Amino acid sequence: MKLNSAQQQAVEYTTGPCLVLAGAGSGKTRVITNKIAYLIERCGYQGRHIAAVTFTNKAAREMADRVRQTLGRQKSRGLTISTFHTLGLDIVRREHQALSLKANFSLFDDHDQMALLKELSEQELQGDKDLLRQLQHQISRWKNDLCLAQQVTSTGDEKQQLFAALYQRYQNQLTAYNALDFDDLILMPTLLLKTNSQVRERWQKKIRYLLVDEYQDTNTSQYQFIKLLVGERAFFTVVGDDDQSIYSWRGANPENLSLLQSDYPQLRVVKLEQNYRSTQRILKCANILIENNDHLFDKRLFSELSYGEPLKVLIAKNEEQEAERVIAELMGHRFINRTQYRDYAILYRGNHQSRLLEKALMTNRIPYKISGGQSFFSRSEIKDLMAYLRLLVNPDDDSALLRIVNVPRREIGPVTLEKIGHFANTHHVSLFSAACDSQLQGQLTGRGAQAIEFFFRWMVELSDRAMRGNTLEAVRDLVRDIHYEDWLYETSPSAKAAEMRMQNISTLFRWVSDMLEGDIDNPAMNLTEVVNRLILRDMMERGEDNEDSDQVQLMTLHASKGLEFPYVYLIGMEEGLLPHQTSIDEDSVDEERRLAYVGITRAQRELTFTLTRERRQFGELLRPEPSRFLMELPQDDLQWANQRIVQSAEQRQQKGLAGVAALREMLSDKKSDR
DNA sequence: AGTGAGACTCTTTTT
DNA sequence: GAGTCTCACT
Repeated sequence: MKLNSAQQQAVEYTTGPCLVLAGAGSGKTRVITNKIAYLIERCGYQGRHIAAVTFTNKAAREMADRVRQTLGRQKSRGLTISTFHTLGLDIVRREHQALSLKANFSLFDDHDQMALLKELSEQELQGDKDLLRQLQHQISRWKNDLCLAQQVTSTGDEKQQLFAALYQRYQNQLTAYNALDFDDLILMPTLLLKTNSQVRERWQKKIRYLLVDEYQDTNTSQYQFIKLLVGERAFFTVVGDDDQSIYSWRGANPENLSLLQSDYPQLRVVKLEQNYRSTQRILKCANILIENNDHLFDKRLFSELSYGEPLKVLIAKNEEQEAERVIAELMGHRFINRTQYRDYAILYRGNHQSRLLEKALMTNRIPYKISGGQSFFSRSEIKDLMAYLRLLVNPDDDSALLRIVNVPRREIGPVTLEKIGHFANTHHVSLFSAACDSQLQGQLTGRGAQAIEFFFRWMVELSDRAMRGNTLEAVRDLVRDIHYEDWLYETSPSAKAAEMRMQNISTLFRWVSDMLEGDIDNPAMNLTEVVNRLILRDMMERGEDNEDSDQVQLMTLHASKGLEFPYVYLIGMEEGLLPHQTSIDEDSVDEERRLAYVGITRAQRELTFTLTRERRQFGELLRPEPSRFLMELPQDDLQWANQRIVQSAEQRQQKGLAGVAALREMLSDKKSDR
């Protein structure tokens, strides 16, 4: 496969800033991959001087794989291919002294962040959920705009001032815990690069060519981050598409595309308009849909592939049947077309929609993989073990301590914790150091005292071993010492469930052990690094299961960006769900339309939409309207399938005919359709 | 003091 | 349907 002339241009211009406007499926990953190869093979760059940055772990992994395919392992060694946040983490880790952080700093995920904010604002906000969320959002916005707490205190109305004060309090507390939140991973390195010329030179010397994927998703701090990394020399390539901007709620600023032109007058702009992914029909539908939006740049996407099958629309009675119907269709389609499971993707708006699909897939014994979401890391056993690991690494991590101090039960209840907390507050130390303070131990009474002493002694000893001795062994002992397996059997509804959960613990344990040891592509890490990477959900399931695994792909529309699949099911095409209700209320349907556009343009060959007549949303039964986006599509290219009576999964399972019944149903459907 | 059972509330999207 | 909260029981 040869590059077309636009792609060629984008690859070969290497001596200045380059903006590639890449429509969906126009081969932008190929451009990036080839450009990396070109830089190494033709321009004499070494791998370690090139960095390519994306937004999601999935995209980063995908890109790394492709580069390895093109260049081979040898030449691709040393390349930095990661997410913004992982790159930020690397910089923070290397430069932690300059930021006056200890090397064992913790990362707070948004859950920890929320818990901390709630605690700090108890007086003022009294746990008001809505205000708390606003506060969290506001702090994130400030950080994304590179505003420090000291700088925002004097402005705005009463609420703003309160938020600013809480921001300050929050930041102080984070510092006390030796912790960073996600936004800090961009903010800290950016400010450091800005103010510290030594550090700046070091990194500009290391990263001599920068490539940025999904550039339309950058926010203000990420834009500054890029600018500072590339410096005066400005040897970089950014690739983006304003029609695929779906992260404005996170501060993404698609105007950064235009901003680039004014900041770098010498900017070379290349448009990629030929789509190599989808049939003409799919592309036509996508184009017509997105025409309803405004654009920063004009582009005309075209395809030279065949016209292709009509897009199907399935209507189900309710969400259970929607899931069953999709799975039935998929099984039938796979049987008739002799395709593989991995050729199919099921996309949805919200993570919760995956649950019913998972159930249907399981009853039909179809292998599947859910990416993104947090299903693994949101399991309580994983959160528990992660909290223990975080505590091993950084005892001052109060959030982690609070989670597991009494899990499994060890008779350290709210009253005892209250005492420790009070002591910690007045002395401005973490809970851990408070509990270890002999002054406090004198004040403790009752059962708590002994339990506390035992627990913290044990923790200190274990942490010590983990940090200097045999880390893996310490972690293994941890799980054993707390009798976590017994605890799981006690608290799980069934032995089967407990086994499953223990299995998850083993999985996490295996990841930790793999990462501690490292392999050909990845250096060995210490426990601090491992824990932080895990919190960033970086390197989940790396390598291994890619080539030989044949699994249906399930993910949110957001997670699907940058990927492609032969056959795509886009479920829940309803008002209130695909244009999500909040975005209808806030009058920001444009972004939802882009989201639908992203979903549609994932499909290479066939695309099926589904919607339901009834949807249960917290007790109440809704009767949603079909999504306006379906109405905006050219109706001649849609094929609305009739609703039919579908046996419930339970009935089919009773008869032991799960697969067969669904297949028969599918075949009769085919006949009646023609 | 701590535990466990039941009631109650929200669910967009990601690092 | 999971996380948080309340209240009665040990």
